Amino acid sequence: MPRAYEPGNVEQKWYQFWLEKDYFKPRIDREKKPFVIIMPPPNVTGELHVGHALTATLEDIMIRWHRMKGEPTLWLPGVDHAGIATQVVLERLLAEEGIDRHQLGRDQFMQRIAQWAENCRQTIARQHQRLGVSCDWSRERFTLDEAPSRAVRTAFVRLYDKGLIYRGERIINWCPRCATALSDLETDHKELTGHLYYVRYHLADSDGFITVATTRPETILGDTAVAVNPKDERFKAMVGKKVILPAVNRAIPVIADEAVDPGFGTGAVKITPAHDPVDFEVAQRQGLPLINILNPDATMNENAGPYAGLDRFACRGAILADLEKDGLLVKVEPYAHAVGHCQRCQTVIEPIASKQWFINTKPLAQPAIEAVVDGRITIIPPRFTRVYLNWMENIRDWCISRQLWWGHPIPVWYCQQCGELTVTVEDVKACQHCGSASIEPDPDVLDTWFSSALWTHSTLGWPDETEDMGYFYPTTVMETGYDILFFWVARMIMMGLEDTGNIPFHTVYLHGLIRDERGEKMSKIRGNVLNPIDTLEKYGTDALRFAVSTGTAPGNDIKLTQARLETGRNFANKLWNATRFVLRSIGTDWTGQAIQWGALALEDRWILSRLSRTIASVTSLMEDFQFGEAQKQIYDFLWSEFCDWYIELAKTRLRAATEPVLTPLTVLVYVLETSLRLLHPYMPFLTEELWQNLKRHLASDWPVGESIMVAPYPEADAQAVDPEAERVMEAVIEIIRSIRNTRIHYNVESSRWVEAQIYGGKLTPAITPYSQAIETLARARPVTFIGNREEAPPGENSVVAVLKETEVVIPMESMVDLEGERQRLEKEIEQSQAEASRLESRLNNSDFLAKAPAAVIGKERDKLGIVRDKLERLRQQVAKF
RNA sequence: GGGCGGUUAGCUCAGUGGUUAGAGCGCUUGCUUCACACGCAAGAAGUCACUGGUUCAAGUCCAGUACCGCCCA
Repeated sequence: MPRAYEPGNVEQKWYQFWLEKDYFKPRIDREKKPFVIIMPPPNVTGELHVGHALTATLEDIMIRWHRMKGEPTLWLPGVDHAGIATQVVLERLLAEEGIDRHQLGRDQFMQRIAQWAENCRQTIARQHQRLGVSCDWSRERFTLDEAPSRAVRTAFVRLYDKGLIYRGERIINWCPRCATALSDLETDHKELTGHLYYVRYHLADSDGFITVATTRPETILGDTAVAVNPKDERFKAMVGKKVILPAVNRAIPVIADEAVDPGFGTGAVKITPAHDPVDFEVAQRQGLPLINILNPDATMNENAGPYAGLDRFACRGAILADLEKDGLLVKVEPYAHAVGHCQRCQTVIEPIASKQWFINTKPLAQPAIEAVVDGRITIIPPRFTRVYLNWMENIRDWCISRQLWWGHPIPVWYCQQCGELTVTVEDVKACQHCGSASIEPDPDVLDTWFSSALWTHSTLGWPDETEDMGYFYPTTVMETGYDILFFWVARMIMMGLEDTGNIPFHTVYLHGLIRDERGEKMSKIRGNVLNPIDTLEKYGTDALRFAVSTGTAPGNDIKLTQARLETGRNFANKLWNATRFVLRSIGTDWTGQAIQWGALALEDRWILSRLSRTIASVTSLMEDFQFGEAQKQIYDFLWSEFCDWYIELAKTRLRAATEPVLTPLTVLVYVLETSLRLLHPYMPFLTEELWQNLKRHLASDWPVGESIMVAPYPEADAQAVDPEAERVMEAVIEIIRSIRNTRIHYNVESSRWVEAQIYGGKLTPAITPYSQAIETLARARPVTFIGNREEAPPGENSVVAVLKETEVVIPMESMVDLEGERQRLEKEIEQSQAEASRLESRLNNSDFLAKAPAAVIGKERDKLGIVRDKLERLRQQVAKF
């Protein structure tokens, strides 16, 4: 084995091996409950980013863990056609060639985009494989594939038949660049500093005027009324009169409506029903006409009179100039307000009254609320439950039609003859109502999130009653970022319940967002995206997985720094070298042995005890979805206990002059092999490589399978827990550390041996066998043990380290810093005194004695005893100065 | 306007009422020790944002304040 772990050499080899062995595919077993994750499908807009790496890592951790536990485990991968996002990408590519999609034509464009999507799909799969994901590739789905498409149509037709999908004219968010309607969620609101323009409207048949305030003066052209609050005394006389619209000289009424805020502007507002959601509602109530003044590309249309053809912002300038000229612009104030932007292209959106398809969401939301309230679905971390419920309870109808080419066509045909709609799953040639063949298909496609909402069941074969659907649905965990809780998770719950009558998943696990070193969200626009493939090639896949998941808490954002990646790489290398050490120690002629539980060295019992505790803790953390903490505990155990102490102690046994009675090899191999299995879900490549190396060196009857990924996950052995061994080892470690500490404190040369007398108290018999280890690890010789402190009082020129239950005396002829030593002891006395006082006051507190559990009281008493004893010994020591 | 989160070592963060609050990185010092310098050893470093409360016991629970960030409208 090379001196350092070289991930590049092993990763692809093992991924191919796993694929060939077909480990990723679940075996359906009716007797067992499956563990199922449907992967959030990445968009076919390009390549994976580190956010996907986080998703892939967390899901792979869960999947590998449950697979090792012997559960039939399905992880279903897929990709999303991402309607607008992908079309935007393609249009940009075309723009570089100097053409637009209309010049190319719908068929040609669809061919180009389909080719692009196919390439992306392959890239994404390849990149996922580099990340080590153990998903079932044979079940991979694409949203536009035949089966998911049929699910989309079926769901649409069912909702239409139930009256939950309707077509109507409403105010929608229009992106002029994408030339499509958007849902509210696809509109980002940004606070912008604009202006509030006060414009004077003259009365039609008398002298006065009324002044209104607006941020969008170009919409004056679409005004059909001026409104005031009915309670507003200032305008009582105006209601019912007519005013003349500037610029177009149209007469419009002054009306009264509750929706008007008397505190805004002058208290009188212009009503533009075709271009403002509130005004639209006012118009509905008051029976006002709608006048649309915009073309789809946000130039002014024929209703704009003299301004027709101008861009919306040019028009704004032109109107302001004309108003100014006519003396109708009263004043201009700076004004901050939220302006909607297209989430995909950042163009300022226009609210426009438009005929679109909508889902009536309230009836779907109710069961989705109940499923979470009654606990059938759990959201982790729990704080997002309220966020979810708040959104669900205030849900608004969902605009699902998009004026795009790339997506699922809306399965509706309009009859030219009878005017009726035909809404069916299968394509039709004739109207279902009158039989006429002159029917036109709806030109639009569905919102991508409509198909995503079906993803948990459409991927499993719904609407057919497939074997997969029957066995794997409802799925177990939906793992994704909290940023798409509404977009996706909430809608999946609604549609899952609606289509199947059952929840789509039991648990929602929401992870945080990955941010860069400065804490900023990664985005292409900022140019701070980290390419996961470059990263894994530099540090190794397991290091990348470690970096995004270790020590993180659910729902919290993660700052991905170089330091984190290095820590992961270093840990992989540490484990690599620990294994190298074990293998070298095994040699070639060692035959595996089972652990002789009755005849173990104390440090063997200690490490086995610590291993068992670690397994128990890790398992309980994982059951609680705390993977970041679980991985940290495995890291700490392997590095700080196994490598730092057990291996170092094992060396002293292996190198002892006389053949040791008990070889540490059995325990070394056992702990290492078990730990590798414990770690495998987190760092699959490294653990497989090391495990296979280990396997090659072990006797052929060693009970191992052909791969670590199908080996059983470790289970904690309560019998192995050994508090006495832990207590003694703790004392040994403390002794070694205190000698090392003293050496450095007195600048002892590293090659020089120091003498150490150890007062072990009650622990003396247990500690005595460690003299060899203490010699080697602390470079102390000779090491002598004293059972009774009075036996050999330390001389004048010696340092005494007073430890928890023991003491170490080091004679130091060269010691000069007596005063420093005295101060150190006094500081320690002070600390111990404070601790003793705390404990005493607690133990003198009758409330504590009455109310705390007996075990806690006992523990506190023991502590006080130990501290008092230590204090006494410290005082004796300081008295010598 | 409504809601959520954060505030813990120089930096980035864990910490799920019960030792004297931890890790990684950084810093200081010393080590080419036969698994590992991607390493070993030792060390310095904290008013757990602030105020009050609950509790035998609070970084942890409750209420409020300040600042930072996010979501929704």
